Amino acid sequence: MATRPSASSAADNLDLELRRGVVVLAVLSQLQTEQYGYSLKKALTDRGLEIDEGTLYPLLRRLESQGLLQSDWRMAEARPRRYYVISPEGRRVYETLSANWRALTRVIDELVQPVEVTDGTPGSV
Amino acid sequence: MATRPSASSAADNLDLELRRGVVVLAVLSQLQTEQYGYSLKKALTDRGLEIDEGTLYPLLRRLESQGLLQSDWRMAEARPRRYYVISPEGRRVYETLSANWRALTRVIDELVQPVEVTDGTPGSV
DNA sequence: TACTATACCATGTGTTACACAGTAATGTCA
DNA sequence: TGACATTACTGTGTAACACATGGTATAGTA
Repeated sequence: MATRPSASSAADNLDLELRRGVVVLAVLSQLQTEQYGYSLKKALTDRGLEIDEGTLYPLLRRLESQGLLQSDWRMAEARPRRYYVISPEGRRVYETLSANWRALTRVIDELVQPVEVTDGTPGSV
Repeated sequence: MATRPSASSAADNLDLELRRGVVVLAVLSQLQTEQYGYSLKKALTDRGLEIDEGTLYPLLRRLESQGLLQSDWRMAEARPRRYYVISPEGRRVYETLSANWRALTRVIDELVQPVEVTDGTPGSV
């Protein structure tokens, strides 16, 4: 524990905060089609969104307890798996939430927009 | 307090979570030019980002204590105002953070993207 | 056969930021 | 004079996340 304690730690922290809440959106988007936790984790990782198991599993339970997801255990497969799928209510919330997300990104992109070129690197998105 | 306690409250809550961390980005973006808390609040509201004073003021203090902002009191004006401006360190963090933001939106937009056509509207991005 | 890695699920603890609800004081305008 | 806007602050509760840890069962390997 040495090496710039303030800079990276502050930035890291802010970065974490940035991802907060977004995971829910990602999960709901993926659970339009049935999936179990572990496979969902892999799917999200593949698409560029890392998520810890200790975050994902409680999240799934929570969303189910809020009525946004439905789950059932499948024992007949290679392993017992808990499959989740979005509920009708979840679909409604997802619509609202993704609309809010779009609105939010529009606002923030507007604010952050004026980026100056940092160096000579071409800004290839 | 009646009317669907679960549905709206869950969505509201998730919406709040969505905005989390984003406020920091907005604040840093606006404090490229000096500003005091109250005016910052108004500016953000004007641009579509509501922020409670009880959120903003502690946030400003926090960012200053992390070295991302600098502040000084102006007593010569109509009222005593605490002006904030981004610091060099803050600028660096802001660059990183906004890059992360762009990466995040890219990922999420990709996930959320496949929206079913609501009606007959052509899916123009 | 024994060993190990991977698949799969879960919980508990600490940290952190936010919303909300207050407190307080001074300036502006009717 | 009174009401409202301006400007700043703090404290309390809540909620979600990261991280660490525990656990079982299957697949693969030596």
